Amino acid sequence: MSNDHKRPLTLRDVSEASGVSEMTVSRVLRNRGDVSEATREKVLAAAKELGYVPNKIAGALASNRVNLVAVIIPSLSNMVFPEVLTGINQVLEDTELQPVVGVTDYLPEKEERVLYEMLSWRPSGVIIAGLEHSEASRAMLEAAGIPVVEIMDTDGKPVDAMVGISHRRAGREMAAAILKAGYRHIGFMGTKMPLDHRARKRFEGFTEYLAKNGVEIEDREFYSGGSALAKGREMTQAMLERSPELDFLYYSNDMIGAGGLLYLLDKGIDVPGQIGLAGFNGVELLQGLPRQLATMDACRLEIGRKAAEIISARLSEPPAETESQITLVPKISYGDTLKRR
Amino acid sequence: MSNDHKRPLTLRDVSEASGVSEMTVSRVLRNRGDVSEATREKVLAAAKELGYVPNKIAGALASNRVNLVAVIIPSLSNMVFPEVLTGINQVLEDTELQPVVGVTDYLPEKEERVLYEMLSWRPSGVIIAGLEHSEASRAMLEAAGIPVVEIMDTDGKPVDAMVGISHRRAGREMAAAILKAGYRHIGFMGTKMPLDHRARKRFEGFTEYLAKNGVEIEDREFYSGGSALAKGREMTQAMLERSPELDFLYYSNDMIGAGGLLYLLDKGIDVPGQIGLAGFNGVELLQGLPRQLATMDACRLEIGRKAAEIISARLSEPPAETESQITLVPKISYGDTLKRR
DNA sequence: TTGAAAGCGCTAACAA
DNA sequence: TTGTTAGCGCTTTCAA
Repeated sequence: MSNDHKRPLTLRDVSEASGVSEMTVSRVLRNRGDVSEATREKVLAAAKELGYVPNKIAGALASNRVNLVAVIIPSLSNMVFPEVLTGINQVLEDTELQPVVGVTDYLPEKEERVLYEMLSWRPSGVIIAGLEHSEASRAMLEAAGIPVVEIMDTDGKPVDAMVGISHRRAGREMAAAILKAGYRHIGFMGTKMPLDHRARKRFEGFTEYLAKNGVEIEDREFYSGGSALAKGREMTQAMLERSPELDFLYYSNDMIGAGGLLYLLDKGIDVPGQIGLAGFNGVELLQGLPRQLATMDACRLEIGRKAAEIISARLSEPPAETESQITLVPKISYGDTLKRR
Repeated sequence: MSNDHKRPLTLRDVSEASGVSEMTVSRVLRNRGDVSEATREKVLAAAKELGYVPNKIAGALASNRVNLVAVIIPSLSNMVFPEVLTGINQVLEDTELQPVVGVTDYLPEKEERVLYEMLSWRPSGVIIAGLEHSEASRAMLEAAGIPVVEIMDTDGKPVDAMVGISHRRAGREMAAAILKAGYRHIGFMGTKMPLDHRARKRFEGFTEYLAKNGVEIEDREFYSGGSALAKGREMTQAMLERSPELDFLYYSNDMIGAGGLLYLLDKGIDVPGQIGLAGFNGVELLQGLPRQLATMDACRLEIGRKAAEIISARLSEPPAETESQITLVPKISYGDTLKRR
């Protein structure tokens, strides 16, 4: 631990301190090739003594191997993506691979920049949220020559592999459950995010199914910014004042749904008798509310895990066989806010 | 976009395609040095046409410059750290610097591994949560020869710079407010995390202040895992059944506090008359509850921003002057669950 | 304004 | 089991 000089230590320093060639030092530090126990110990002692930290930049350049997996997601403030990351981490932890996260804020141009930036580090694989990308982004992904897994959504054609759920189907199934339960006057609340394609697809699936059954959404409202719980409360109040005939409220995420639920309970409204509610995501965080919101699990952890497994399998030597188009099927959880029929 | 060969493109390819030397191509792509408009355009056209993405690994090795800032935090599933990241991002977005995140799960050994891993990419700076690190980690930070900002906590001695709040003081101040409001029978609930030093310090500050005023915590309970909201509810119920004399509940975070609050409201208990409540963090997410929980803002966004500013200032050419020990002072927000006196 | 040569710190491939 | 040589793709430095 006696690095007084400001210059970072190199293999050469360890080599000189231990009297072993740079090459052998390198072998010891990477556990590669046969090295006698004696030299091995000499080297490790010297490296530790000096406080040597290998330079991966040089290593990567020389070996043409970079054990990084680029993970590109729209947001961190959402609770859904951190959970996907957790799944990815769980799997990659048992491998040499390291995730590196980039955030796009749902902006295609930013996605493009982030992707470019990450690819310039020559990662071994890419996990990226969504199937919708700018043309330039798709081109980069195709040209990168590395495994690419598009996650969260399966309504579309992937560049390479994909793991997710069908949000269209999720919307349809919730619509089916709602109609089956006998509700007919439906309001919708969601985020004002034209670029959240998954929310859009859920909405489309939802309305299409209703339309096929002669039902139309009677009121809708979109929000942006602020505390989702508070927004759910406010929007619900506003909507019910405006459209008192509604008997069901479908929320595009659980947080605003929870806000709505708390509002209705406050008001002493009978849920799900007078008004039914459903959200989307299956946010574990909400257990602990006075009533459980009906929702649909987005399979976040599992998506992360499967995506990482695909990357890891493709990168193993020799490449392992894997399915490369995985559609998970979320189940409705009725909770206490959607009648069961 | 016609990279049919699997070999990634190099500067040389762009050089050949444009008839300009590699060196000049490099200059164009980095906007460095004087290049005639004519060649400049030739180069950019060729690069775009080929779909060239520069290799930062080689660039970093040659220039000995890596525009990465290692950000090391204990967890992502917490809502507090994503917000710190947002602050960091906001500031770094206007610079050349890029954050790279590593997660330690509150484990010192994992912190050590993650730190080692990140330092081996020779980042330009480090932002790391907490002041408590293993000896090896401290040694690495000291030896790295780059700006290091320790964040969140200021109760201790930093390796280099620090930005945060005093959690001891936060605990003391909450204790003071509680006593001042007249509560005397206090219960505490928190996470079972011996390695969460900030929660520990808050707890210590809290109990010390109480002790000085002749008050002692009368019941306590710790949880781990599961939905915080649900845990808060369960623990609150259990504690009040066990210790019905309690008139105040102090929660180590807002989520369990919210669970407790919902439970008490369910039960029709008078808050804050019969029982007062307080949490910690200032989670915006909770606005929208029927009552606002008393809490204390942890200044997460500001901490992230200030930390990034310090790194950025230190790295500018010439290095800008900055304060390097910043203690933010959180304010109590009384909400509707703590009497004001 | 442009180009040529050297070398960043490491590892692959080969030799001893 | 260990060492030597060459070179990864870029940028620095210096020369033209």
